[in-house]
Amino acid sequence: MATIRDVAKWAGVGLGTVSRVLNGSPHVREATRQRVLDAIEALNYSPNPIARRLSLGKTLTIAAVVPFFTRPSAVERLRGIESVIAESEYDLIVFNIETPERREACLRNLARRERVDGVLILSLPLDSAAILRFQRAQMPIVLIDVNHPSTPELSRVVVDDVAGGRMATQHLIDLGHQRIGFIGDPVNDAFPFTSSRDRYKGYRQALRAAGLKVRPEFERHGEHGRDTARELAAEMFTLDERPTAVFAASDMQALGVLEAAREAGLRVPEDLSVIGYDDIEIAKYLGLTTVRQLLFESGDCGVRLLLEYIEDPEKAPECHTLPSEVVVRRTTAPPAR
Amino acid sequence: MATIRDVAKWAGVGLGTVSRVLNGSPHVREATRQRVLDAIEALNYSPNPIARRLSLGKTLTIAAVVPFFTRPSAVERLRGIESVIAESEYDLIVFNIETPERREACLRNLARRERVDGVLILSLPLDSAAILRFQRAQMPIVLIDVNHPSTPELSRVVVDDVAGGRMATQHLIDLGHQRIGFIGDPVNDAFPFTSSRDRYKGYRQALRAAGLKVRPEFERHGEHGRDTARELAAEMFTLDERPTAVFAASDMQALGVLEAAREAGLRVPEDLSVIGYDDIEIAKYLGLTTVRQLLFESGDCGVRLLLEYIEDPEKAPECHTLPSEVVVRRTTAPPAR
DNA sequence: TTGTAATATGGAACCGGTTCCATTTGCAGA
DNA sequence: TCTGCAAATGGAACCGGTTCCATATTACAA
Repeated sequence: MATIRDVAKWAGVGLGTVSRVLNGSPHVREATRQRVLDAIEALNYSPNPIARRLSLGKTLTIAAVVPFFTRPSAVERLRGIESVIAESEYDLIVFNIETPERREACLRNLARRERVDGVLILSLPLDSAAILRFQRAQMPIVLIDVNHPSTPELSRVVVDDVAGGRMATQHLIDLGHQRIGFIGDPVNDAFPFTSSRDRYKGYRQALRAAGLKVRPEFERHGEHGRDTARELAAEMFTLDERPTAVFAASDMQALGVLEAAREAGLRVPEDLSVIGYDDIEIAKYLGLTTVRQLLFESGDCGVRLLLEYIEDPEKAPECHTLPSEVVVRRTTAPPAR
Repeated sequence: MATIRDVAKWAGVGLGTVSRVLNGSPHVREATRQRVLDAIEALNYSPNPIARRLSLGKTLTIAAVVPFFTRPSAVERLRGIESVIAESEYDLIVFNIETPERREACLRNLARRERVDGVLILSLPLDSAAILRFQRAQMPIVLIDVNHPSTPELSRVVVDDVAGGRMATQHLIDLGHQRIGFIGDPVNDAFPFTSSRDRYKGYRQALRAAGLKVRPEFERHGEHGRDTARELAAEMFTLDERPTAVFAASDMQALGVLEAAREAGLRVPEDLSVIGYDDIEIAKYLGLTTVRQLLFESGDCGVRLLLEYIEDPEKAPECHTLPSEVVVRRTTAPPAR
């Protein structure tokens, strides 16, 4: 393989000049540049990226740490990441986390500047020890889909669940529904997950904005899961004036609502509209109307943020909130007259 | 960051000795080794992999070229690959190919020893120019799921899609079906994937072997995907004499067929049997009868082969053929009388 | 005690880039 | 033609490892 010295010799110039040509420095005479380009062409030269990295003191590599990367949502985020990386001079290496041991090993390894230039963490809450390690190593890091409160001044890309809840509810309102139920997780839970709570917040905002009454009997909260949701929905359907539409805080809960509807003899969407949240794979298959996050964009945005960070380590942390979108399928329709 | 010279100085030894300790050379006295290990510990030293690579003249990096890596089958293969790579000293970089331009760019780039030590090609037929380029660069390469005839003496891991297609069809024949439809990818596509074509070949072989008529109106080809498959199946169901069973060339397409069946009011498996191919995760959940390939194992096997190859470039090419199996679930049954 | 072979050790040279400083070249103006 | 400054250029030093050769040390036999 030809080296930069071979090119310099062939072109009859110094190796500094070849480097300048390669890196587009303006301080090269046009005639010289041409001679060097000819040499590169003639020798089929291409610079050795490893040598370049050593010399630059950068790895030109970014790591993505992903738990269970076969999950469709993770894959789609990775696709967004890859699409940006492909256009850049960086390489992407992906770490699939399926055990706590591997998570620890990865987080420990990656907090070293000599390994990678930056780290993307997907859907994986970090403990403070891990965060500290990254900070001490001055390792640029961006969290994607990590909404945990214990991740303060770190750059991250998250979804706005309040807005998503608003949109879901608004979709039902737009269809003409006036009696809209909500089924979600307990309001005060031991776990600091915020998604159901925020979606509920959005639900109430949308109702109020539309001038609709907020009816406590249309709101049920219970342990996350299909069965609980089914029971809660079944109760709601026994009301004298039952809701004509239900917003479930997750697709799994929406499945429970669908089950309850079937058991109550309610046709969907004719007698009852149902909208879920997450767009899990089976939702597509079942035709469940739901709220989808911008998965591809979350990867895209996260990695751009990381690259800016690497470029300028002084850059202040940013928190980007991505919008969600309603995916209309076959479980929502205007209410029967 | 500490370097090997810092460690040498701290331990009061030469840098050669530190290197020997790091690489487990036996020619180091135990007392010296301990001193070096103490220094490494004290300085929190870890060797710079970039410098190591430059010095070794190896990139310690493997590329995987994957068209449409969001497909569940591709992801599962990648998982197999990643699981082996994680245990090795190699890094994996993944190239997602969604356009012919990118395919060309990747194949051109990766045929350079200074970029990577080896290349895995997944489900992507190579033209002879690309093959020649890899061979001239002496780049170790292993093909996974590439059954194209134009890939002669290259190492590869394949499935016998013809046999798989035969097995799937035979399963339907064994159940007593006589009118068996097929839905698969376009016969001539920009990407000359062979899997759908070979499965189709197996389908016809099984029909003929059973003495059943091959009916062109029972065969539909269209762009890979659930929606297209749904449309193709819907068309097929309008035939005066519709098939009682359908073999879809992939599970995603089988999902489309199931959807079409539901829309057409056909019960599965009473009115229509459906068999897919791939055994993606959701297939199990939905009870879809399908043909399972050893996807994870194909990645695992392919990357091991590649690593052996890198170890010993003289190694003769090998072709591993992985078995497939029909997984009978709830979407196939004998035809109604 | 000494000689010698085996083993342990130090460090220069190297991998192939980038960077920066010293030197050369080019060109305008006197 | 000469001067002086800016632009162009050459190449040593460096990045942080590995390797290998020359030298130092050790261990054992005579």
